[in-house]
Amino acid sequence: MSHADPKDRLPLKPAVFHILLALSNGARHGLGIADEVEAASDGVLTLGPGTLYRSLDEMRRDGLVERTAPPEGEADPRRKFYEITPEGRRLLRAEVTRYQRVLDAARDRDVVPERA
Amino acid sequence: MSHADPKDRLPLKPAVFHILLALSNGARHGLGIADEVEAASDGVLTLGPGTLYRSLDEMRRDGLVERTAPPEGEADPRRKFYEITPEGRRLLRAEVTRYQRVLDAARDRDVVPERA
DNA sequence: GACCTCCATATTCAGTTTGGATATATCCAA
DNA sequence: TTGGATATATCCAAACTGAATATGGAGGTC
Repeated sequence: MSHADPKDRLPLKPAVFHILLALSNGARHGLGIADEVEAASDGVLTLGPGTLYRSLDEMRRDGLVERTAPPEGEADPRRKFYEITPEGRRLLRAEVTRYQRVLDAARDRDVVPERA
Repeated sequence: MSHADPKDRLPLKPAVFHILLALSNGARHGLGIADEVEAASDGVLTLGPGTLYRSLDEMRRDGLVERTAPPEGEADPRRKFYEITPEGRRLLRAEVTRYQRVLDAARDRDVVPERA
């Protein structure tokens, strides 16, 4: 068996977590991922190019993402597109679930005024 | 003015974030915080002593936590107790809110099967 | 076509952040 | 009183990250 339990691979590195989140919405190319991460966090999070391309390499080696063909109508041939794999989605789901539990506990302590 | 907008201080370092979360439930001493963080994450997150005491020092300097008296009936005089300050709670709330938005977006993409 | 600017990937390097090892002292139980 | 567990604290190497830099090609303008 090779990692039957996703929990053994948690916690995800913050960069990996946010890249997976961005890709969960559909395939994207490198810089498109960085833009998505920044937008999804209201500009609070940024992803430097070093972290970005290094993380993508690692994640590909680990089977979390795959290279995929550019979408229909894509003009720029330089862009390399990535999509999340079933394994990546499984891991992302585990991390989201875990994190949501932490935030739920915080809400129960009235850290935030109310539930969204 | 000294940091009117909490957003300027986001994102919190992961360690600081989780320490604030642990303290949002009430005052705790150093190792008690580490235990709380580990328990709240189902054993996924750990806090090494280096990160723990270094973070507490920084957070005290930044006004996020304060030393406080041991609770009634506390036997061990070695324990140093900390409580979250209003400023710390303000910052924690901002970070929780931001993070919840990210998770909400993930849920809308069916990353997780359903809402808790 | 020549030029210029912007975009995209990629690598390098230095700074930040972290965990583990180590140190010191004290508490508690046998 | 002896030993093991607990608690704070410091140090160091490893992990992780962002910014600077490099390279090359795309697309627009004249």
